[in-house]
Amino acid sequence: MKISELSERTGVSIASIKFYQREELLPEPERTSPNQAQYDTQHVDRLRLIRALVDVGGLPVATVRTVLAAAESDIPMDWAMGVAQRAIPGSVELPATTTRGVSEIDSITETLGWTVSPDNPGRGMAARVIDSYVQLDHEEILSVLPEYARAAMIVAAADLASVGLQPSRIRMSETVVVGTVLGDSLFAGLRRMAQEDEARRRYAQVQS
Amino acid sequence: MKISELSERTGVSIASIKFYQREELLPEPERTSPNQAQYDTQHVDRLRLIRALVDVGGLPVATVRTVLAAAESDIPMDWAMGVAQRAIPGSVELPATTTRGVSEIDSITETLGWTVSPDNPGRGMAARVIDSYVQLDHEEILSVLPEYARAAMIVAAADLASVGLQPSRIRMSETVVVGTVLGDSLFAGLRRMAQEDEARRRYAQVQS
DNA sequence: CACTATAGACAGTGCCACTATCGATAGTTA
DNA sequence: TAACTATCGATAGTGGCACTGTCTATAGTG
Repeated sequence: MKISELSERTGVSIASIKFYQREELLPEPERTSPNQAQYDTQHVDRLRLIRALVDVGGLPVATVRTVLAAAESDIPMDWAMGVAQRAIPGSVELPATTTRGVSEIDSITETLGWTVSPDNPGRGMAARVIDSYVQLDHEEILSVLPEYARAAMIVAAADLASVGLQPSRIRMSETVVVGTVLGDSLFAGLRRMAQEDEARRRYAQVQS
Repeated sequence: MKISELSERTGVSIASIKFYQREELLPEPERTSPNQAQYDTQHVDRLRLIRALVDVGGLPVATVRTVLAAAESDIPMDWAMGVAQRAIPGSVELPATTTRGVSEIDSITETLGWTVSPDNPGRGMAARVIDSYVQLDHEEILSVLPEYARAAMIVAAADLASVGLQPSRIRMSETVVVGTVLGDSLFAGLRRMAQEDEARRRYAQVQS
């Protein structure tokens, strides 16, 4: 198919498709002559993936490139999760010194018997959040940590189970990438709904 | 205190403080003369809160303004959660037509017996994510939805409990706002750690 | 009375994600 | 085969965002 058809099918403007090509997010199309090229369903799928990561996941284009590269590489499954995670944002490294956040996170990790490598991006992310809370004088966060961790285990188990359902390595990688990025948004949405329900139960005035 | 001291204490540049004033994120300082003003600890706290929402929560400045306004308003507790949520990002409204995502979300809501208003921002957020998954031909997402929802209930219960611990209405509002924004990041971090642990258990090769 | 700090106004910067324009072809239709 | 539309690649421009720098007119300080 020609670029105009690719654009129509995906809803991405021709100018943006060209932009993604320059940024190397799209594989090269097949050239039939110096100024003609043929696109196929692989490009359609890729464009949809890009838009999902950008629009729903909120990733910057540069990160999408890294993530897509990780999804394509042929790595053993027990690494795939880490590779995808490390390609993704928020991968702030932890502060040089051991902060309150780091020690709180490490302590709960130990309590739960998790094995987590020191450079797991989530460790820095969570530690940073706790440091912020403490700075804001909202230490009550510490009381909810165990419940958050328990919920995280449930979600993680479901995540890995759905990866295990995939029929091919490529699908597995894609599932890891998509699941990591979109899963955050999905959970955030469900959390907001559950909050509303829980608030109704607690402050049980009848809503009009 | 003078602006230079405020800047030093918070690590926010004087130029940025002035910028936040223009954007009405900071309350007016007390004027002692046409070109002198006094700041106090309220400004220090507010600046820290702004930086947490911007740096850790990733909110744009315009959203921070809305969120802070919501945190200051004096609303009944059973609304506070919704008000904070609606002030916050990702509050994409749902597509005009009822999509697959909307019906999947509504169906699980019903199964769990949640009471969720139709304009809950999480509903649109979650529905959009599911639509993306389906478009990407990753329908396996549907199999993890119930587990995600179960985890969301745990987190929401913890969230509301920590709000209930607060001694004043103002603290409660702030807890809702901070908890909603930072909680997403905190959970995302814990999820990544739990994923690593779960991956190790499943693909149990010994890591070096 | 120097000298530094401050307030307020406003222009400028750097990054990002596109978007527009251009010249040189290539395909398509009358 | 001439006219017309589409495409390619390169490059420049746009708009939004979050600051950052500069300027003038004061105000406090040793």
